[in-house]
Amino acid sequence: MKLATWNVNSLKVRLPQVLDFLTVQKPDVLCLQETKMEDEKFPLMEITAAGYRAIFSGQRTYNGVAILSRSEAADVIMGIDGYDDPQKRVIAATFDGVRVICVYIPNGERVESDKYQYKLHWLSQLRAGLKQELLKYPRLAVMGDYNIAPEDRDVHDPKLWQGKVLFSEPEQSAFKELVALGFCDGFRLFDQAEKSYSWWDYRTNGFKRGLGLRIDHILLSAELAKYCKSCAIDRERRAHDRPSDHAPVMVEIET
DNA sequence: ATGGCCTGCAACGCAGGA
Repeated sequence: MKLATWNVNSLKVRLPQVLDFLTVQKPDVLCLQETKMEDEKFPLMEITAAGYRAIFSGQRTYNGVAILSRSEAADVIMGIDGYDDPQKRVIAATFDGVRVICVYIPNGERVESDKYQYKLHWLSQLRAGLKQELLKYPRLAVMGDYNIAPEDRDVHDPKLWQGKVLFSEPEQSAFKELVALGFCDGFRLFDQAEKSYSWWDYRTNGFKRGLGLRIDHILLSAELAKYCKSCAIDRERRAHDRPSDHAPVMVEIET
């Protein structure tokens, strides 16, 4: 079973690339973030024609998440249970006995910003929600745009990024607390190339210069990690014409 | 270099992303 996640930065703009990704990588499940469209505008026809089903929770202009899948979604939940957040950032469902939670964690803007406080609060709510999900679904993958680079090796220049949003200590602690619920970072189950990143800034020509961060993650419960055969970042996607600023991340699970 | 670019919305510039 192949699971993938991709922050597409507008599904409207990236739809052709998403369809190409489905054709080339043939994931069983693809989590999308930043679809930036209301549910009425979701391109269900095109995705159905590609042989996939879809569940989605979107809004105008900002945020928005979706899960595309080969098989039917069961027990679909939008948002974090018990947390009334108007921003559409979470969608979860079960596919062939594997629980998948697609997350778009807030960016935080700057550590001085109100949005940073919202991010930290949001992370504590997510932690509470995941604790319950893990009890209910031992075979659990939490995947998406975390907007957190967990370690020095996940950032091209840790000194430059020290204390900055995406790389600050409180964010990294929150990430560790999520992992401590009983997950592992799928990417680090395997030997990986140095300077492996999942996001590169449009503005600095970051991709060509190798200036990136690894902020998109797949957390696997112990029951899934046991059967995980690979984890990779599809960095070539970032080299396409009119790319998303994020590259997809994928895992293969033996079922 | 406290910005550089991309997207959506709307309106001829802004907010937000990361």
